[in-house]
Amino acid sequence: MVKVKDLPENTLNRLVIYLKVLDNLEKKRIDSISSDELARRCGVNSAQLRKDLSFVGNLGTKGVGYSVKTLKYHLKKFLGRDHEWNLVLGGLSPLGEYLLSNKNLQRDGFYFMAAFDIREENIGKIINGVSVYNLEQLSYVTKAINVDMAVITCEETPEIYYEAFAKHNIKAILNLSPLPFFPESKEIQVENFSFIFALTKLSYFLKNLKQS
Amino acid sequence: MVKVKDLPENTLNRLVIYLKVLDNLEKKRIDSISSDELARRCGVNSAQLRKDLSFVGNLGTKGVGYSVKTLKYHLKKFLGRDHEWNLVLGGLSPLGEYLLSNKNLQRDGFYFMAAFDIREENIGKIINGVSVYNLEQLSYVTKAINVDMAVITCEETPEIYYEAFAKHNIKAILNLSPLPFFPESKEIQVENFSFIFALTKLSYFLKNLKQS
DNA sequence: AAGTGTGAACTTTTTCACAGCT
DNA sequence: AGCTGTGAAAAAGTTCACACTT
Repeated sequence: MVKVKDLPENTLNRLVIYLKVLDNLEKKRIDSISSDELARRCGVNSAQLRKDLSFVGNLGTKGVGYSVKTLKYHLKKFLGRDHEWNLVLGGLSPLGEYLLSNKNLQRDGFYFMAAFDIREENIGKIINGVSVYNLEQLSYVTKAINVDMAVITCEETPEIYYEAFAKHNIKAILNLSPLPFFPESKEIQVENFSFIFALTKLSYFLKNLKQS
Repeated sequence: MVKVKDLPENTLNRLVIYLKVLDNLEKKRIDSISSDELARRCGVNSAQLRKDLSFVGNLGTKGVGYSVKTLKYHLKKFLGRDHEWNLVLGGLSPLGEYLLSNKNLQRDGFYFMAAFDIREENIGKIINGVSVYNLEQLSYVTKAINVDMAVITCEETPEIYYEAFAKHNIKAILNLSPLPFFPESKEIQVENFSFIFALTKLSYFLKNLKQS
């Protein structure tokens, strides 16, 4: 078996951006675009964009450029966005409630099937059609439906949810709690994000701007 | 003037993680830690951690390790988190309302001073003590108070807010709208994030997991 | 003529491995 | 003896520049 060189993390980040920007171009009824122009709109240079796209396939036409529709189609497929995914939520914070109520996620193929919490007063609530169960009932839910991903939105102790989800064979986790964590196993993928992270990067930038 | 080698983006990302993990260690009353152990908790290897910290200073003690408290102190200072920042919000979506109501941001030194929208029905609302103004009134606010950062949480057309903020000399922007954008000028720093981005990275991971 | 796809050159980042301090 | 800080080596990622296709 030939070992295919795997996708660099930053290339993945950029491909996700290209997809979103293409989606927007399609809405604006733009049919065709060059790597130069698309790169400009994505904040990268065109050689980078072409190299990134070469991981996906030969999608352009020499001398012409890219078809917005075709490129979007192949990117979606490459990124696993050509079909729907089932999600569960762990930790019913205000952020969790926001996500359960957010219709945009469904429009992009991400469906919350159930939510879990450990606080008795939350169990049994129904938010935008999604029921909140006790975390101990996770086995029943994973037996009944196929769960692809979990989103953790608790405000503390994300480990409790992480361990339960990992034990039930959920391999992809978006951790939006304030505390990042990192799986031992490479079988499980965790994306950590918090608003404080993003704001801290900006505070670093501003501090250095003022000094120079 | 000697050009100091500037901080790689990924190093910055990791420093932000180290800070948060140290914060948690301090809460757990752990006084001292080795690079090996801290690296493990941050999902990196210890050489990487030590190299990253060398951008901040000589903060450890050979043969001993790092003082949690001291390291946290220096990291906070290095990242510009040793004082408070004034924020404004653009686009009063449910996500925007969530952020305005979120007390954790204040605890970490990020204060929303005002919010802006372009829809008449939202103007004049007060959310968690923060008033919503018409975007056209931005000049009055920026004259009255020093605005450091802006957070865009509209559900479409982020450019409208971006242009207004840039024109009023706001240099750091967190864009949480679905559409990423990239400033022409390097004087302005934009962080783009959306939940769909993060979930798409997970969908790519799952797609490839299943194939192998 | 225009613009992609890609080896090769270059640059940056990561990891290694050990001198040096406690 | 133990663990940091850091040059040097290795690996990875980016940019260049041009052959090639439409």
